Order: sequence, then structure tokens, then C-alpha cells
Amino acid sequence: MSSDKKVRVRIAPSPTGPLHIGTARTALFNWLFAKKHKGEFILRIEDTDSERSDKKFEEDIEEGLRWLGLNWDEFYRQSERGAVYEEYLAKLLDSEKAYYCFCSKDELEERRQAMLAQGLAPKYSGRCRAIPAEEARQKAGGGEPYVIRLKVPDTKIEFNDLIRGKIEFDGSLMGDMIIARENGEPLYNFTVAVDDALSEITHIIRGDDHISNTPRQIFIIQALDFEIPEYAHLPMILNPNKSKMSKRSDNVSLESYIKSGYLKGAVLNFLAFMGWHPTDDREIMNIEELIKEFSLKRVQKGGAVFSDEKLDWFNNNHIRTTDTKELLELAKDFVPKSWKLNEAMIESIKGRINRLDELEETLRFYFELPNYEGALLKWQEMNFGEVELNLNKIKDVLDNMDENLKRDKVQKAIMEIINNGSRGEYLWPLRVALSGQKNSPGPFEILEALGKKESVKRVDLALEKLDIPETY
RNA sequence: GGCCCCAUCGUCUAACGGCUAGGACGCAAGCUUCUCAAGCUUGAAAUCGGGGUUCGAUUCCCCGUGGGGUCACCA
Repeated sequence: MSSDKKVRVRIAPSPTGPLHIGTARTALFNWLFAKKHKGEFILRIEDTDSERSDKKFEEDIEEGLRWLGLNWDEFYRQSERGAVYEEYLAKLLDSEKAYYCFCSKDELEERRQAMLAQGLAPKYSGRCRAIPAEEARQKAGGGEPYVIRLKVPDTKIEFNDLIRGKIEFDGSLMGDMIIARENGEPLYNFTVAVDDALSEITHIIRGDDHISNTPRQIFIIQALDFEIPEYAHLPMILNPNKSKMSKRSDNVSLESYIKSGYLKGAVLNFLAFMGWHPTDDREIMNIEELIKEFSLKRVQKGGAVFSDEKLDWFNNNHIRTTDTKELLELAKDFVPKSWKLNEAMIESIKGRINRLDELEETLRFYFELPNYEGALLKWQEMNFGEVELNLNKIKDVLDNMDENLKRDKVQKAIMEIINNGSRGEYLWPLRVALSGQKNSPGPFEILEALGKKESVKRVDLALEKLDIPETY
């Protein structure tokens, strides 16, 4: 059908809220598909509902997609295409595939409720279909309020979903849908059908909550004599209780994840694995690998529950493999401005954190030595005298080193004095002296990050703490 | 309720109709170790139920059950 055509896909968010993590996932799948097939990815802002649309959300969406690196080849807003929709609406009216409907909102609503009460799917009766076109046109021209409805055929309709196979609907159950409302504004299903066709979208990849919109859009496409694209409906991203995640009240905006310190590579990696899996057992993948391996054929049908734990694991892995220089830059946004981070500090916490927002707490000891108890310096059964002795020996080693303590060098020197002694009796007191905490990166990493001057200062402070008589 | 979609460990998932149903997260234990992470090893943990088809069903068909989505002059 479209095998020889250039692949063109789109993400079509409506700017009625911040970029949702589910929208980001749909965007990613579209983008991956486009890249994989050397096609084009289009961003279309669906802002036909002027009441609910907001420019600030549009900006948030663009910003989020850019942050993820999901760049688009074309961009447009539906709100700027009024003339186009008018043209095709007129076409439909002229060819009598659509008609004016003068039924009042109140009576429609009444009928709707009645049908619902009977357990039937609400459906418009088609009453105004009977009004002769010329008469209707004059009524409408005369200022009588109207909406425009599409004549939905009484036929079955089926389409082949690339992920689910054949899906069938019954047009006779649908009723004539409204494609333009009273103020003349075209409605969702109509604008989507028109824009997808005019943009020559070859594959519509979207959430499966749109499955029931698909037959409606196909009816419009057929009425307009456009070509029907391929469809691929992605499984929903679910809350732990299996409900649709967009209905979660919690923060599900991409921004909230950015603020928590998730790396873009990790978010991309995790999102790709929500409903998709490569042919092998790999899980940690970068964007190039994802593009290479991506295939709609390997997309899952069932919904996927969003797991914060797994996201954390992905993030931990990506943090660990991110270049230290790059990580250092990213880290600056998560710690106080006054902290002068260096690469050794970042190196020392790689793999020890899941999110960048843990950085401030993890790195704090480098800038503010905790006020710890002298007793913490003792390892196992040591007494203060032994701690003092070992710390002094280490201090002698440090005194003989350059200001710039390279990890390997300082480690070698200290290990030499430990010789065959107990590592714990040296390294524990040293590490506590340097970090002031029970748990921390290793002493050699800290030594390098701190430098000679500060390290010696901290060892001296530890020695002072030992002067206070042991109380227990 | 009508229509539509879906169904493998708690979760993400793998398995041309054919080995003891595999991997990952999380969990538990152990190893390693100056601590905590990380890493390594091991363990517990699943094919929703019932009928078919077949020499053989996770896989194909039907019914049931369960879950979800959708039924606007929103998108």
C-alpha cells in the first residue's frame, strides 16, 4: 500500500497540559520508526479547542521533545489551518456527504440520556439528513444555528492494525458524527483525517485508546477520497492498578522526571521498553541501538504497567556509563551553586545513585564535613590508640605526596604501609575521617576528590576527636 | 450497558505448534569487601478457566472469566 512511499509519521499532542510521559513514549515510537525507515517525523499541535489550549503547554511539549532529542522535520498548528478545514468541509457539503443539522443541544442530550438508560450506545437519529440540501443551506445561511454532520454509512468497516491485525467496526452503530460545531470550528476526528492525509502521513502510530476513533477517521478519509494510511495502535502505559496512566493524579509530566534527575538516555531506554523488546536479551541500549533494532512487529499488545523501580535501574546504569565530564555538567543543576564540583567527586558516586536529585545528599560531605563522633573512627575492636597510630602513619604518607592526589598513586602508597596488616584498621578510620560518615565512597576516591590540603585537614580533625577521652 | 482491545512470574517481557517455559526489575541468601553501592553466584516466583484442533498447545479456534479503552458541539 505504501511500501514505496517515503515513511512519514507524526505526533499530534494537544496543548491542554504539560508533556505527558505517555505522549513522550508515543513520540519516541514514531520517531524511532521514522529514523529506522529514513522517514520524516512531524509535530502537529492539535489546538482546535481554543478554550482548553494554552500556548504555555505548547512550549512545554516542544521543550520536552527537544530535551529527549526527538527532533521533528516539520511543524504546524491546527489553529492556523482554518481555511483548509473550511475548504474540505465545503467539499463534503457540496458532495452531500455531510449535511447541516439543526437539532438543539437540549434535545440531543435528552435523547442521548434516554438511549444510555436503555443500555444502548448513544447515536444520532439522522433526522436532519432528510432536509433537502438546498433548504438546509438557506436555513444555515439565514442565521439558524447548526452543526455539520458526516453521513456515516450503515456498513461494516475494517482496518488492518500493524500490531493487532484486523479490527472491525459497525458503521450502523455509530450514527452521523459531528465534524464541525456550532461556531464553525472543525472537530478532532475531522481535522486529524484531513491533516494526516494532506501531510501524507503513511503510518499512524498512537495509543490504543484511539482505536475507536479509527473507523470514524476512515469514514472521513473515504468521504474525502483520500488514501487510507497504515495504523499501529500501541498498548497503553498503565498505573500499578492497571488504569490508564493519563488519569493518574500524580505527576506524570516529563518535566517531573527531568526534575528528579533522570537522564534522557535512561528515559528513552525505559520508554522504548514499555511495550517493545529487541530480539535478544539486551536491555541497556542507547538511542542508536534502539533505532537499529526497533520494529513495530515486536510491539506488545497488552498494556504495560509503569515501574518506577525499573526506571531507576535504567537510570543508575545510564549514569554509570555517562562520560564524567558530561555528568559533571548535568550535576550542577542538582547541587547548591556554591559547591565547586570536580570530576573525581562525580567519578566517586557513579553507580551509587539512581537519580541526580540524590546528588546533593550524596555529595554533601565533600563540602560540609558532618560533625561525627570520634568513636565512629574505630573499626571493629580497635581502640583510640590504634586508630591514632594508623591515622598518623597515613598522614605521614600524605605529607610526602603532591597536592594533586592521584587515586592510583595515593592508593599504592597507603597500601604499602598497610603491607600485610588489616586493611580495615587503616581504611575505615581514613574513610570516616575524610567523609565523616558511616557509608561513603572509598577513601582513595575521596582523597583524589578532596586534594591533599583538605584531606590532611580532615585527618587532623579526626586526630583531635581522638584526644577526647574514650567514654566507652 | 453497547462496541472495541487485551490476557506468560508482583512488574517489564522471551519462546517457526516441539528441550526442565528463558531474561530483566524488585525480593531473599551467599560471595567479594574498610562501609554503602556496584559486581558475581544462587533461590522463590508465571502460561486466567473450560472445551476443542493436533502425535504434541504459552502459541491456533470457540465459550467463559478477568482487566482495560471508548461511547461530547474535548483531543
